[in-house]
Amino acid sequence: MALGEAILVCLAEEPLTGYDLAKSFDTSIGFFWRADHQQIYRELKRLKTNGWVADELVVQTSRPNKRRYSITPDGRAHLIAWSRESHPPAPVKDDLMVKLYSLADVDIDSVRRQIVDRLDGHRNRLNLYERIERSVYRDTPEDDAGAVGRLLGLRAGFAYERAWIRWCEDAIERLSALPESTLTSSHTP
Amino acid sequence: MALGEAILVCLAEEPLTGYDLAKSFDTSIGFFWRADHQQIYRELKRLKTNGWVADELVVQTSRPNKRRYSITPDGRAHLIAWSRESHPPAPVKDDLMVKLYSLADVDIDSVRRQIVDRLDGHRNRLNLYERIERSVYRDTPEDDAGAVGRLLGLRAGFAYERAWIRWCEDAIERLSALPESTLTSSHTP
DNA sequence: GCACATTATGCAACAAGTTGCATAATAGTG
DNA sequence: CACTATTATGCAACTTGTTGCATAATGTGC
Repeated sequence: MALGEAILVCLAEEPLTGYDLAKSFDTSIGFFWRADHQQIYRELKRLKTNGWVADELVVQTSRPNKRRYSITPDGRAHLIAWSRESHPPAPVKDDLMVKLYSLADVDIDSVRRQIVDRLDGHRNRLNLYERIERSVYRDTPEDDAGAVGRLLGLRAGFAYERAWIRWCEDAIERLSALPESTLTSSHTP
Repeated sequence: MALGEAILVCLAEEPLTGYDLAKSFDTSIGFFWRADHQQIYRELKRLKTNGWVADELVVQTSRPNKRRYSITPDGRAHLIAWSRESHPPAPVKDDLMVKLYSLADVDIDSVRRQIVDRLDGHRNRLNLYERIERSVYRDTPEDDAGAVGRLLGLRAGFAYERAWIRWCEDAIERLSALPESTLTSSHTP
């Protein structure tokens, strides 16, 4: 149930609506935990029944009314307790690796192209992170916990993307060196 | 539904029972796709209704009977078709990163300890991969698709673990440099 | 004026993953 | 002889995540 905690983390900074949260989960905290709006609205209700968030209706005339959620003292206490629990990293699940695992039974050329696409995605990601670093974390004070934490998150992103970029480059080369697969030549348009 | 394909990939090599598959998903292919036995038995039934696997009952006297599954021609065709589809990498979900994201509202010392634990895990993983490389992939021929694919999978593991190890080391240092959090000193036993 | 994007919330159905339990035989350990 | 591990399969209940749809008002571009 870490979606709940990811939401609490956002609300610990400032009260937000489900809509606002959905946008956050598309960018900032979304780099570490993805969720769409249905999940978020559903989870907010759970958090409310647990007493970890409170909500207030904000009446609007020109727009649909909103429901703004804020974290409660119980919510903050829960967040701290949760931060003390150890959570093993989520098990890896990667289609592309499964395809590589059975490269002998599969369309190699297509897999190679997919790696090229992935390389592109990783490069874009890295680029984005670099832009964020320049604009937001230029001079992070070394004793501000909040800032250090976010900088470390960003650096994890760097490390992750760079590792994948290097791997993709190597993989593309090695797959290109492979003899034409009969599979590919007979079935591809 | 990539669990199905991961199963087919295993069956493409040799017929296996659900029990055998569960063991594979704990080691070899489990490095890229995790699943427990309940998921596997459930999925095997789906694969059968799709006509992608066939099963036969193996009667045993000293042990419970087993049901051995093998891939059908339709199954192989499906596997190839699936390998041509592009599958975006699964979105990242990492509790630890969420904790870092809100380091100001959380037990810093405990998070630091969790990173130490994670570092340990990554080192063990790397170690395991290195042993596998030495024992299995000493002289991988460059033109054997199956072998190259698996070697690339292993190298992805290397890249991934090494990147995390470096990151953990840096993170531990930076968190240690942070001033003692009041939170930690007042709540930790 | 019409199509489309934005703001804002939500239901319903389904697919996938998790947890706990049940069964049943044998082999090995103390 | 009791306890535990291994082989082998499975149900049921639950939580999470995904997909498609619905509503409803306003602002923007052509």
